[in-house]
Amino acid sequence: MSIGRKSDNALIFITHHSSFITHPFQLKSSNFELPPPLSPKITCFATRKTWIAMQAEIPKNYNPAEIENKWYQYWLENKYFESKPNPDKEPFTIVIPPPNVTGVLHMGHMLNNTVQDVLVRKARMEGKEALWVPGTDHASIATEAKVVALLKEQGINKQDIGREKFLEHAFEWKEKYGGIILEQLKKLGASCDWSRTRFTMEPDLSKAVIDVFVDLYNKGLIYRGVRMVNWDPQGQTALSDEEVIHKEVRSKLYYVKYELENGQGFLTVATTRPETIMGDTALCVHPEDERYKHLIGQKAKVPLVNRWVTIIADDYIDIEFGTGVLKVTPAHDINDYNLGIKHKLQVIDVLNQDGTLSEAAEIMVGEDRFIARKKSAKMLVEQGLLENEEEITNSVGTSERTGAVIEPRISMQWFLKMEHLAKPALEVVENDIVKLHPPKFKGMYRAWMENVHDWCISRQLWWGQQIPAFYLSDGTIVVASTKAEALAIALEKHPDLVKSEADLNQDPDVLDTWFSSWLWPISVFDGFKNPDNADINYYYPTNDLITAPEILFFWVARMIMAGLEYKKEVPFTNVYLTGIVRDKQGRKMSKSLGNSPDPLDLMIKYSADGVRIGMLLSSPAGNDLLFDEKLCEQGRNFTNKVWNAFRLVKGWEADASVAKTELDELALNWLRSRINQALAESNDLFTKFRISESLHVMYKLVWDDFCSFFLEMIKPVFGQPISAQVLTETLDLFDELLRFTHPFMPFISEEIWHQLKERSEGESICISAYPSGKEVDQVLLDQVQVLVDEMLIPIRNHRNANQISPKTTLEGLTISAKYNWASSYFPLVQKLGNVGSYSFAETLTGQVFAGKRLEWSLPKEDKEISSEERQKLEAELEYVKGFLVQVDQKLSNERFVANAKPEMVEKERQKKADAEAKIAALETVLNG
RNA sequence: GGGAGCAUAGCUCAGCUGGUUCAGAGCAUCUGCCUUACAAGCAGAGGGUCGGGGGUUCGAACCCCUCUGCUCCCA
Repeated sequence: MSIGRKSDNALIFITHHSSFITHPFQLKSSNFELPPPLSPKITCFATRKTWIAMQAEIPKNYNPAEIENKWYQYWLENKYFESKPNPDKEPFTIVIPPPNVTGVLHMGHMLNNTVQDVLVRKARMEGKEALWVPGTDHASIATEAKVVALLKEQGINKQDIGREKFLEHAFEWKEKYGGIILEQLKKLGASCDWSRTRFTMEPDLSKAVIDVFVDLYNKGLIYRGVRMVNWDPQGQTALSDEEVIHKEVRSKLYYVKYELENGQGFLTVATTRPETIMGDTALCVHPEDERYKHLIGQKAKVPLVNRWVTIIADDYIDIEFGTGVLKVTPAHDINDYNLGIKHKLQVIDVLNQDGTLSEAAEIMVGEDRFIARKKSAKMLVEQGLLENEEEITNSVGTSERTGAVIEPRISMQWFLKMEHLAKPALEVVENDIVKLHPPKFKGMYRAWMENVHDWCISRQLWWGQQIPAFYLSDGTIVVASTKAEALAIALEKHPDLVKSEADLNQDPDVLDTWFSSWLWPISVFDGFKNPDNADINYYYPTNDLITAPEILFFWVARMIMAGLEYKKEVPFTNVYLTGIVRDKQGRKMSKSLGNSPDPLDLMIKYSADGVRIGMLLSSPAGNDLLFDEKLCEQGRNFTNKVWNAFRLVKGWEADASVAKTELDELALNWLRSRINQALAESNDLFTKFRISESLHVMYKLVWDDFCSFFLEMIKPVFGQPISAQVLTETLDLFDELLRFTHPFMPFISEEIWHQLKERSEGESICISAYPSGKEVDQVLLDQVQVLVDEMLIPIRNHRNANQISPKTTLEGLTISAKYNWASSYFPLVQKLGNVGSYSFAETLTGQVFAGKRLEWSLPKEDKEISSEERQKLEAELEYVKGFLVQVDQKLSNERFVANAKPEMVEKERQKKADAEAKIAALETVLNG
């Protein structure tokens, strides 16, 4: 533009060549680094940029690392996140879904905790007494595995040191390494009240678990029963389903002959596990299987042990598999076990804990199960009972840790009856007392709650709350919170069996970790120990729970049960279910696949704000998020955009003598209305937990409306000052925008908020008021939109199509006189479209631009309309003509006119008029 | 085997009570731009028979039936 500027550039360029190091600009700049001079062109470029940056004294690119640490410290020091019951304020409470104490931050946590932080920060700014309670759960299985592995490295065996010593090690481990994840959450900006951090194994919470067990036992809801578990014979422990890896292996299918009674011959059974034959207690066929129908109810002889068993019928049997006859071994197969219950079969457990054959097997006692398999096959051959052997591939479960083949094993476990607890927990969801977001999960919840199984609450581990059940010498069970209490009860009820605590044997098992977590919303407020304390009375029930749909049953449903049972009140009113974070190919992120990025690296690369926005941008409620690092990049770019808007505004020199223009006034009024409109939309979306969409509203408001449109409207000509009044009003609106963005991007909003205006000590955006939407001038918004759509964009297109530089001012624009309302908005077109003079006229000449709501023209160029442009216009004409035909058809359809709502018919008439006008206008343009 | 969902632009998804704010957003792509806040940017553009078929209706992405293909939960 100005010659002076160009010569500045040239000067720098030359200076660079001669003496880069001593360049005066570089000396002045202490914190801005110049890139090395790679080539004259790059050097020149970088230097010019540098010069601009220095002018503003704010770095061109937002530099988050230092800023984020600084503000997090500031927030902690000022205790903004700490909460106390305050009767003057409405409470807003979230309890964190306690992450596994051994865990490190993964993408799922990032999403989940970002959502929680957005909600809690917004509530805090809205003047509520906001509390987000953090903590971890003790994760029995995962933690015990870690500690066992660590001890093993030191040559220590868990069994050798005993329970007490082991727990000492475990607690030591937890103190040292546990809860890293909570530190990581701070990087994300999580506004938890850290002074309230809880842990499910701490004494108070453990006591709650034990007391609840005793209480439920006394209510008759807890019982002992058998259950099939995944047994690792090498590790000698039960494993959860998650710890079993299924592998395809080649094995043999043995066809074994069972002799029928009364000399009717043999019944052949196909099995992969002949070593369990000794545990057979029935044979089973399909009731509709013509081959065997006549044998149902008869007896067959189990080979090797020569025991007679009954042939039963069940439609569970797959007629196609093997021979269609199943040997039923209830002790060693989960399906057989269920059959056994259904048909009341005997259970013969032929295996020991270490995988060798037990006394019950009668033969090969003490042999390993795999050797026994070969031996039994051999014995069957010898006795002429092996008809055939076949190679097959089948799926075998193996231990994640030892690699040993898992043995399904029945064992004694503790169960909690669900029926009584599940019924009210279903009702509150059905009646929307607890609302699930999105509501599609209601169906899933119902299905589960109506078919709920009793909850197996015992685990064969040491790390956890040991089950408070004490066995007397004759097997009698006494359940009490402590050994002393148990002794007292035992002395009273069974004085013959008990003298001292030494006569009480506590059950070695611990309780399932969920049995701690289901009490979480109550126990974090000491609601069991001290049921009427100020915290629980104030904060319970909590407001929102944010978690993953995969634990809707494991955790959410059970918390509702516990809440209703122990507080007679639901634990929360809203449950927001986030999606599962997957990789681009839709695979679940997992350690073994190595497809998960490290969230901390991401935050270093894109800033915490950037990652937060990235996570939320594409995570509609309940839909899985196919994570792509590009999302974080987009988030970072957004923060950078805001940063640069700030740089621009900050760089303006205010002058009180400069008057506010008509355009300034228009721009300010327009932006106010837009902000209020966006706030209303956003708030509405928040109530529906459409957080991602709410972010989109904010994103577009800031980027498109504030940066691309508003700032361009009020931007002073380079080098000239801005009206002081306009700047003040702009800063106020910027402030409001920052408060709007704060829940989504807490760090950068805080930083800019402080730089925007003088703030006093102890002030923070995170406790400032959330903007409250005021009235919206809809007419203003609509009319500006018309000008943009039908004038500004066509002007820019016209420039593109005709290679007219944005710097060339367009003159002689004429607007159809019937649209004279447009004059009050015209200054914005003049500025953003670089248009000079304009006038109104009854008839338009020259190049006519006909929109639906506006018609105007430019003086006709000498040249003809380009063929490309003509083609476009012709296509448009065709389209509108086709459209008109459709509208006409509709209007000539008597049934439409008769049945449709009158306003619908009126709309169609309007469409017809619009289309006709547009056709006329287009024809004018095309024909001359 | 039983249940719960999903299918809309190349990708990820909106689309609420059936009707021009109904075919939309972001990303990606293409075109033109180093324009004195931002190339992490600016100004534009193209792109979809709403999974297939049938029905209800004056009118269907939307309601009903059916088929196909995916996902999850329980077994």
